[in-house]
Amino acid sequence: MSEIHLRNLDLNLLRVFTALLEEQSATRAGARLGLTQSAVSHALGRLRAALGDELFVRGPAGLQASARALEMSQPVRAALKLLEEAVAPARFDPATTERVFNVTASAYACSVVMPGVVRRLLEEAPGAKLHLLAPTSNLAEDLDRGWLDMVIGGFDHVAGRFSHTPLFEDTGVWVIRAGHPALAGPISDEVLAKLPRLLISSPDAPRPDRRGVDLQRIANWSESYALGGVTLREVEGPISVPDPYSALVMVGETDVAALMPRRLAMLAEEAGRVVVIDSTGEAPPFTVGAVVRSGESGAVEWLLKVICDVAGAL
Amino acid sequence: MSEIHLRNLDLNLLRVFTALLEEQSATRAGARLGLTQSAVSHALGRLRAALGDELFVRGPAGLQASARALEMSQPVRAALKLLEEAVAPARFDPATTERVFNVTASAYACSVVMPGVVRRLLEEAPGAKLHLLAPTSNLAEDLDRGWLDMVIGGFDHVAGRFSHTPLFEDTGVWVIRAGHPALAGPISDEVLAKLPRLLISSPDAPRPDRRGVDLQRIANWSESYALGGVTLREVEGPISVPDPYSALVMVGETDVAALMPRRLAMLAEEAGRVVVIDSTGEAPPFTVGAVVRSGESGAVEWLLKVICDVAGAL
DNA sequence: GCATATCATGAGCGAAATTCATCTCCGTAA
DNA sequence: TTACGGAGATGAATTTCGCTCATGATATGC
Repeated sequence: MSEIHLRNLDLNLLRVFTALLEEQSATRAGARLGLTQSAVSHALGRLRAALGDELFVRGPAGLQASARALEMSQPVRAALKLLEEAVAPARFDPATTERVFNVTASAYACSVVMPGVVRRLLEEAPGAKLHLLAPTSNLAEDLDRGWLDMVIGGFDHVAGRFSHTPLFEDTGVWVIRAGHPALAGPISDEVLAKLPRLLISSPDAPRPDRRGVDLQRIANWSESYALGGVTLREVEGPISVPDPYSALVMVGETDVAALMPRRLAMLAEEAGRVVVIDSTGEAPPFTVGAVVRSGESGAVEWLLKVICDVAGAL
Repeated sequence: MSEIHLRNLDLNLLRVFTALLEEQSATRAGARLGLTQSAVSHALGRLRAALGDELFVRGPAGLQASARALEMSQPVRAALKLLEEAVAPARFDPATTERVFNVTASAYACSVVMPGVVRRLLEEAPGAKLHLLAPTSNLAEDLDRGWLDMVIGGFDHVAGRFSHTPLFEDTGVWVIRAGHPALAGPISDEVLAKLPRLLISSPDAPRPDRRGVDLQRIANWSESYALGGVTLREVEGPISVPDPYSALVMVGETDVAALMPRRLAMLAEEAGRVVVIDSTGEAPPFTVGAVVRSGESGAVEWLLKVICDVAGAL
């Protein structure tokens, strides 16, 4: 029976409830709310009927809260406070926010900029939460519906209702394992061209049929890279893996050469086991940017600024 | 202008708001809420007027949330969820609760039972908060109004609307500093009786004029202790301090002997610097108990059980 | 035991929310 | 381009719901 009442409960009654908790008097609670004592009493009556509890009983010191009422008081108070703040045009304050940020970033973008972002967040917004999510198949809708606050990556096309902020540029470089036989001599494009090659496939590459898409990730930027006069697109069946970590393991364990963004390669080189090769061939740069809803302000605007700062210092 | 609207805002509109966020359609939101499309539209209109924002704009995929609406969505959702849970007869679950417990305990009770309680709490109710508060002057009212959940201490009288649970018994013992000259020989009551004495005064001792009090702490239990045939009450001007820590410092630094509860003395002895003396004189025991509102169930009942467990193992 | 203060209750009224019907806007397809 | 269909906005009528006023009930204090 109580289950039914919950949905239909007049939430405004809870405001009367908190006033009664604090004033311990229908008369004073009414005065605070701009109502008469009678109105408060009726409201209390409705609340009693809805919850099946006396909630307040007359006592020497006024209306005494029942056990059930006290049980409710903490969460009800907290909830109403939340609502008041939510409805107010709330100036965003990083120091006190408990906002949850939902951001999609590829493993690449994640590795490169996020450590710095997390460091800033822990310092300036200790209460904030950052959920990093793997790219989904329809980022535009996820942004529209508020499930995502930001998408970081390389984009070919961004619809007008989103705003795109460039973060940094990068190019592709080749990586082979430390101790690779080819390292015995100088590495020319010709030598590289003879190695078995591996590339990291974009997650949504195999779907070129989406026309008029709102948010289009850069499709296989690596394909335009040339080696010995032949672009990768034209190479038959290169090995491909879906993410950089698989790629690094593969490169570390075998003699394949992998093409990957320079900054990612540098991180891997620092960790050992692989060597970055400064290709002499053409290396068209691509831009990594952040996409948010247009007109975003407050929390997301702040996060964007933080990410820009961090990316700018790369 | 918006300030005025906040107080008078119909909270039920926020329920429509969340339905719209999730359904992106006035028709579907209405169906979920048991309303017609028109009713939802009107409600949305009222909300728009109150908040001064479009909140939702018509788009290809239905009603798209505005930046402001998305900004509000997190806290509003969280608040409504809190309310639903608060109003439900919520079975208390230690593992998930975020309940704040407000407990008053003397430094003595605090030192003796609370370490064990905190250990249990961290393990079984990691989300709970425990606020330990120094005794106030009107514990009964604080309990009545829900500002306090429990009072731990020794009580002479407890009003019927509260329930008292005995936790453990204790007696007083004498404590002197390690290296005290009196330790050279055997310690008899006669030797003790000659030492300058210090006692810990109850915080509300000097107010015997409260008649018909609802919750009466044990007043100066130490006064009934006798040494060499003379009770402490009759001794002229013994040194007194308001709390056990001051007492221990005093005992450690000077040659005074202090009377304090045995368990407290044992803790101090373990920490060094002081020695407990097993008095041969009369040592009337007193009972430490926990007082809560009668009819308490759920969270407080659970906490009481935990404290009983811990006290039982002392 | 009476006086006072305060909450509960009932009837009537008024405002506000719902409904119904209609209009408007946008996207799609012919 | 036009016609159609779906979905939200709008307006007016109606009903519902909550407020006020007046009164009754109850406990407290002198």
